[in-house]
Amino acid sequence: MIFRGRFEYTIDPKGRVNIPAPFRDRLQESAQGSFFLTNFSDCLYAFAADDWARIEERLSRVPSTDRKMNAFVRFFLGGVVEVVPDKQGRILVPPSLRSYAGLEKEVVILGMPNRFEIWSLARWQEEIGRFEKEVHEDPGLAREISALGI
Amino acid sequence: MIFRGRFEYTIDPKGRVNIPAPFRDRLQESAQGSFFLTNFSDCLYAFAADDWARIEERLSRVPSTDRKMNAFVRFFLGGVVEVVPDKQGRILVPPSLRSYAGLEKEVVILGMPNRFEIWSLARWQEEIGRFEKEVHEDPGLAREISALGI
DNA sequence: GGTAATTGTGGGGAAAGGTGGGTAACGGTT
DNA sequence: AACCGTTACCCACCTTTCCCCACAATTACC
Repeated sequence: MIFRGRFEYTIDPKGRVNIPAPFRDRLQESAQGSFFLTNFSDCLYAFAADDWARIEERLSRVPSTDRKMNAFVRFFLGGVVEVVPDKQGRILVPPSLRSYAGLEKEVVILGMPNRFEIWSLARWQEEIGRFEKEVHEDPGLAREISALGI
Repeated sequence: MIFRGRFEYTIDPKGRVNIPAPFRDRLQESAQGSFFLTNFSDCLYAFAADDWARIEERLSRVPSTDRKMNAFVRFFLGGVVEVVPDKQGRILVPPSLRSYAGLEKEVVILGMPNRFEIWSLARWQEEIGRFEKEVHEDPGLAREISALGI
């Protein structure tokens, strides 16, 4: 499932964040509005139930002898929670995820293919800043982008 | 049985640790809430009754002539205890397991496929630190992760 | 442009979850 | 048989989470 757009919200003292209405509508179609939230690359990844099921399937096939990949599973699966927006469309972000992603006040939610992401506003701005710098300095990156037909 | 999420607790002076409520619920479905706890890879592994039965089945097929594997069985099966959470949802971790996993105060419980794990907070942070370093330095690992469809 | 619906934010109260401690049963040892 | 340390079970408190309701702001629609 693909998600589109960028949304800014504030996380309240209780740790609740609003989920964009269009995303909620899309999630309603598949599961009963629930989705899965986990930690990755300095932000939170959110997956629709059936996309997450596919991922879990693959995670459970990782051999327990593969030390590095096991560490990844500990991190990724260990981070996950199933969440359901309340009647106002918010979810409660567990303390562990809140601190991982550095969510304190201003929050950005981004659509992505197969998922959406929850960022602290400050971190997301840094990330974008880095990208803009690189796209100017790295001709290879620019070529890769134009290869997408953009 | 798959377990999801990360939970932080404190182990009290009596050696009791809380078990995450969602895990307790899942364990209730199969056995009467009991599970099996043993020592492995610097932490404690916890298995639901039927998953553990499968493991014992395989352990009992290890030929007694296989010296190395026998050492493993001694270690793994020798460490195991069956535990049942009390009315408050805690278990008593036997001293031998407590010292093996270095559990003193702060404890992390992690969901994994087929089991959950009990870590000392400090050790788990080291483990995660190592992983994050490797994922940045090792492009092969990053590729393996993205191959999971993430 | 005015009205209605939707969306986002804040807060209160009830329920659940987690922590600490007391006391009685148990088991092993002298 | 008495003693000591450990375990099991119980109760009480505090914090967090869940589920409401209310209001402000924005958007959609006539």
